[in-house]
Amino acid sequence: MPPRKKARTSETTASSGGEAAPKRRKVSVGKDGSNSAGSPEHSHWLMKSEPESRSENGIDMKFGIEDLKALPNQTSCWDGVRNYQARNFMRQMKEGQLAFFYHSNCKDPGIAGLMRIVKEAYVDHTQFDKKDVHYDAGSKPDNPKWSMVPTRGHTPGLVPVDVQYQRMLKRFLPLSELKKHHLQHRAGGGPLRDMALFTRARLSVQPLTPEEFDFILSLEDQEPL
DNA sequence: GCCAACGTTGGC
DNA sequence: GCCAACGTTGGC
Repeated sequence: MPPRKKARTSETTASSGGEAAPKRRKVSVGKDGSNSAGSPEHSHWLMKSEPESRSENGIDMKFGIEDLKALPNQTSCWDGVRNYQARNFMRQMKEGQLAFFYHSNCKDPGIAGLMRIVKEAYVDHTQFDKKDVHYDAGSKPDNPKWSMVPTRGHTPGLVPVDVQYQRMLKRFLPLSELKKHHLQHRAGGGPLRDMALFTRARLSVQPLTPEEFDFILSLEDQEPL
């Protein structure tokens, strides 16, 4: 079983978040700017994980970029996300898109490297379809039984994305440095003005604009601020 | 280990 | 649907 990212406690994620409600959804714009009709397409991502050992309910939370790199295929399922916004972002991810691997809750927080989305999140719908061979009367959309990973940490019915290690950044980009740029850009304009890492501090899966992504990548060739 | 920020829960 | 209490995140 692949390691968990941000998995927390034995609480099962309830389906109260709205996805399970199939009809009557208002196409409302969330705080994150995304909506159920899928308006703004995000193309780049930042995903947080903890590189240092920490036991939570007997589970070691450690999963840094080196751990991803060491796996077969350098690929892992990014499970354990149980925040609805984060989960919704994961559902928007498209194969081939790039994400920063961010080290959080550790001595040295910051962006360590790059990974790529190699499998998109999906829900297996066949089990709900009476005409399908996989139909299971006991499986309900808000609690699917098959091909799902209804373990702690993510909504039953969602198979989370798979990510593959791409490369380390040429140098580690510490949060402190990113924050300096963010503050500068707040004051004088610049691509990191509204970066979610600072404006939505607790979001563990977040989108980046291409401008944010490119700017951050350009930092690896520069002296630290 | 502290604690601020903020998301979630549940009573009303 | 409001909002206070509670729990979690995550930098420091």
